Amino acid sequence: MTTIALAEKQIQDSILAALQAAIANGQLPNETLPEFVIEEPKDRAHGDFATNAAMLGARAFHMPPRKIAEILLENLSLENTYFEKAEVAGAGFINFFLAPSFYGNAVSEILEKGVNYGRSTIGNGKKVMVEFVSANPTGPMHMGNARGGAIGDCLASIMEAAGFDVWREFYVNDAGNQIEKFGLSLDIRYQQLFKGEEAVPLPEDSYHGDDIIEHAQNFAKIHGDSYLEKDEKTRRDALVAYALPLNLEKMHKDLEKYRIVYDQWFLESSLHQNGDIQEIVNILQDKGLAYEKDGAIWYKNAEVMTKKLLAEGKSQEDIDKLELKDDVLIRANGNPTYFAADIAYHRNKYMRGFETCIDVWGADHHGHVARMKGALDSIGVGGEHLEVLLVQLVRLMRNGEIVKMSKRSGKAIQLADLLDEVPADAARFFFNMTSATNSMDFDLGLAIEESSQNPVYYVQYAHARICSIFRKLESEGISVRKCTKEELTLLNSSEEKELIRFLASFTSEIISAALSRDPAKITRYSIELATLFHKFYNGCRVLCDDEPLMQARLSLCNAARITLKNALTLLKITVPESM
RNA sequence: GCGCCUGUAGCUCAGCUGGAUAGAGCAUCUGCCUUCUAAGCAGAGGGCCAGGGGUUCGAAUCCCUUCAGGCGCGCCA
Repeated sequence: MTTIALAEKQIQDSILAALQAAIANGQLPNETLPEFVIEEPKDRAHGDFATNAAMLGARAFHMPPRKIAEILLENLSLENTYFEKAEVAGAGFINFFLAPSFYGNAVSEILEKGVNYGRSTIGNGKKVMVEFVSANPTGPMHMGNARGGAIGDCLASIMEAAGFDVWREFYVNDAGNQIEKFGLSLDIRYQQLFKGEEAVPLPEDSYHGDDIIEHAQNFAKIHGDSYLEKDEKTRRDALVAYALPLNLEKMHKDLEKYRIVYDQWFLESSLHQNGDIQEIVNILQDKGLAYEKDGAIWYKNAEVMTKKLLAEGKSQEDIDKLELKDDVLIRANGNPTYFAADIAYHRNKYMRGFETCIDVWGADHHGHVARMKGALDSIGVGGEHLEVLLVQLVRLMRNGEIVKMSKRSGKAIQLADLLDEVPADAARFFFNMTSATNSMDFDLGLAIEESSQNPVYYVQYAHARICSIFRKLESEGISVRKCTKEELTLLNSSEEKELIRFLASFTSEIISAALSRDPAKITRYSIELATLFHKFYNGCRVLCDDEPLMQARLSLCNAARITLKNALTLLKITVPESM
């Protein structure tokens, strides 16, 4: 248990003990107290921790909150705790004040745990898959992929730190409709090279990006016009066989530059080949949840969802408003839909032993979530194993104007372009500053021009500053030594205490970020930690004549350095020792 | 029309399992380097927490409703 978790437990236990004592001596009626919270007051004058226990007891005990608080306080014992004082304040808060021993222990804990500080076992080794980016291999990755990538990758790291057994996966849509469209687009561009654009027009709904033209040109360099005579299918297959691996290779490289490495790139085509998709159709048909119409095989989404929503307590009237529709599994032309493949894929994940599958999707896919979960329920996998983290869209701004993001326009800013202009550190940090639920503007001009003002530098600077102190020390021949508990109690200025208090909350912050699936919490944590260190740095001189105090402060610096490094490492952001 | 997300300082965003005077960064102004990195710190100004109801001892936070913006409602993915 971390120092801070122990402190909170001490409050919890002492309040409950006080309650029992008060009931025993007749000061309070024998009623149960609702679950109360222990929180950190904004104003330090209100203590280091506060609880609203007395206020929540008002109703149960039929007494004014302040009176209850006073009775609890009377019966409260702080012996053998990290607290030296408690008092009643405001409407009935009970405020707790930390004793010096807390600060010393918190620093010692960090120094002892080192690179492992912040890690916990709350996840209990549960197998979790985070599937993210999974961009179509038919073209370059865009800004949405960049954001999803940063969020998914950091979430994975954070969950690992919280004790989950995490697997990173990229789902490659290397089969189905979009690949056919890819082949068609390449084919048209290829033919245009020899016949002219007017002779062979590119259909509206095909891929219009420059990358398609480039592929066609490079293919033509190798094969000339020899494929013009071949039949359409042979030509398209050859073009796809040429271009797809190149696209995938580029994705690998771009993502690696972005510091994302997957445990597995899962090919959609494997689900087509091994019969998994057909099995999904069979299962649904066996359960009477699939039927044939207009030559296609349909899934009874409306029926499944209606049942589910009725069970959740929705009214038939509200459900009618949703205008639920059934979905095609196998098209009239015999090709499975993305939906069918996706059901098969998620069943596959579950069968590989992943109890929790977190999918990072663009918010434009949100309409897919409910029916996906419903379908998983239908085939007995259980939709509750799937969690979808919807990442709201990124609006790319250049010179105050919105840049349309379209993979097919040929004008979209690609992940690769972004990384040419913005360092990976800044991009990863920036995308993880805003929670996924919020849409965000990425001002390209600002990110490039003022990259030195990016908050990531502020955090890195704090780390470099600490390292500088240790370098200075070394040059003066002073060696760092371990401090005694008594020496660490010298860290008693407000700057020191605030810094330690915040350092101590790192583990619980990681847990909170992991459980709420919100990596942005760690980014913000690192910024605040940097702020508190800078304040300490300005308020407390480390190198001084008071040897024990200097050593205690060095211990604190080291604890801050460790925590900053661990936080930035979780985000896969470089941790410079000098700047 | 229906669904999801969002609306907090001039701008970008925290805070949202209800708690004490609503926070930070950027921008604007004022101070602080003969001592550990000024890529820093201290201070000032700036807010009907989109509007209106409700629940509560207490609401930015929960419920209802209106308004505004984004996204989605395909034999696309």
